[in-house]
Amino acid sequence: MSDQAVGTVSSEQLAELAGVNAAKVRKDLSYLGSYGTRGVGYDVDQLVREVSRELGLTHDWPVAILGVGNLGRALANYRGFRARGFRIVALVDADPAKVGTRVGDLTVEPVEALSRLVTERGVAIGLIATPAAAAQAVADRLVAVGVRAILNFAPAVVVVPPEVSLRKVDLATELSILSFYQQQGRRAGDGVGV
Amino acid sequence: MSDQAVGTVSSEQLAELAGVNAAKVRKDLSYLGSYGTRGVGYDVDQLVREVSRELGLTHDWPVAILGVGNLGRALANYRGFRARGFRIVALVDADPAKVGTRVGDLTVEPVEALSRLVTERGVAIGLIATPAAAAQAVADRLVAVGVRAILNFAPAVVVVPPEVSLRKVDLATELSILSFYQQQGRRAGDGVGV
DNA sequence: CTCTGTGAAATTTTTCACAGCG
DNA sequence: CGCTGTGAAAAATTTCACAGAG
Repeated sequence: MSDQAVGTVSSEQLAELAGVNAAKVRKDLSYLGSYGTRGVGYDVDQLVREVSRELGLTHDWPVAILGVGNLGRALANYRGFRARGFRIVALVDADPAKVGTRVGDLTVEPVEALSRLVTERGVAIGLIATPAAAAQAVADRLVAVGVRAILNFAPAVVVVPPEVSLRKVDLATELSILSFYQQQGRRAGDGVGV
Repeated sequence: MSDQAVGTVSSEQLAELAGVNAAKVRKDLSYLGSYGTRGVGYDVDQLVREVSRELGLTHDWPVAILGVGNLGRALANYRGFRARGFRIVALVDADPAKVGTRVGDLTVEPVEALSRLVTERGVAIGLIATPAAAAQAVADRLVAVGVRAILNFAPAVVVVPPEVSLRKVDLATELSILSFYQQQGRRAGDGVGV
């Protein structure tokens, strides 16, 4: 909406886009403060600013990608990250044949370089895009060198100490949810919001 | 666990792996029926069977991938799908330069072929891996040719009729959640389950 | 008038706690 | 005994409904 120069938006409109109740939108947004105007709605640009502030998107987060297979490359080339302040600053792979190759304007580095890369480039988030078998070992290494936020794309359960944030994107699970609703004849709700 | 020949598992163990309360595991599993043995736990293989049945994973679901960029290729090569009964049966791209190229053992087809592919190959689920700008048009085409389950990876809001199941995987949102917890000094919970 | 912000009510989810089966 | 299955209680989330700001 901001790109399309929409000035204001109502909770009703946002609710429709998100597939939820308008009261929920208002209640949720009220936690940011009172940024709406009664009888008018919310100022789009202000809302983007306030939400960005709350989510910690006002500054850049350096990101490292572990595992430079198809998925790792897809993540490295994903344009959506940059737009939200996530900057890919390092690519790491265990395969010596991949080390030294270039993806975009980054060179693939060996696993041994991880500690140095994290320090030098201030890596705050690690994306695990390795095969399942390697995921836990890679997570352990990330934790060991001080990375405290991990997004795991590998289809494996990974355990980390309580002070580390860990999320998992499981592509097969997403499809399973769809198949569940297909079979039920019901309709799957929204996935991960916008 | 099944691969590792674990015979039975308790709700307590499952709860720890999933990061939830044991009572929740038991209550959730109870919706499948009474498959646990008191004093012992759940039979791993039986549990896998019952959950698969409930989720509709006992038969194959033919899947089409729309958009054969890095992400599309990563999805096409993703091994986790096959293991859960999702078979990639068609690759479609709007770029004439990509049409005719091969990815794995599939040939990239033009968008015009979609209707025929869906019919001939029984496509039940469509994965949108196009740029954001193309996502809605591709979704419209999928709906028009009768696909009733869509997983959208493009960073765009897509609207479909109520009878169609739509889920969205938003990679930047996942990172945003991590950054939120980083900033809060709190810890992000689990993401999409195992 | 319109649309927000929010107490209060309704609903859903989660946890407790324990009877009872193997 | 140990662990499931499940009513009942507690907690969290969602919705209603409306006062009141612009």
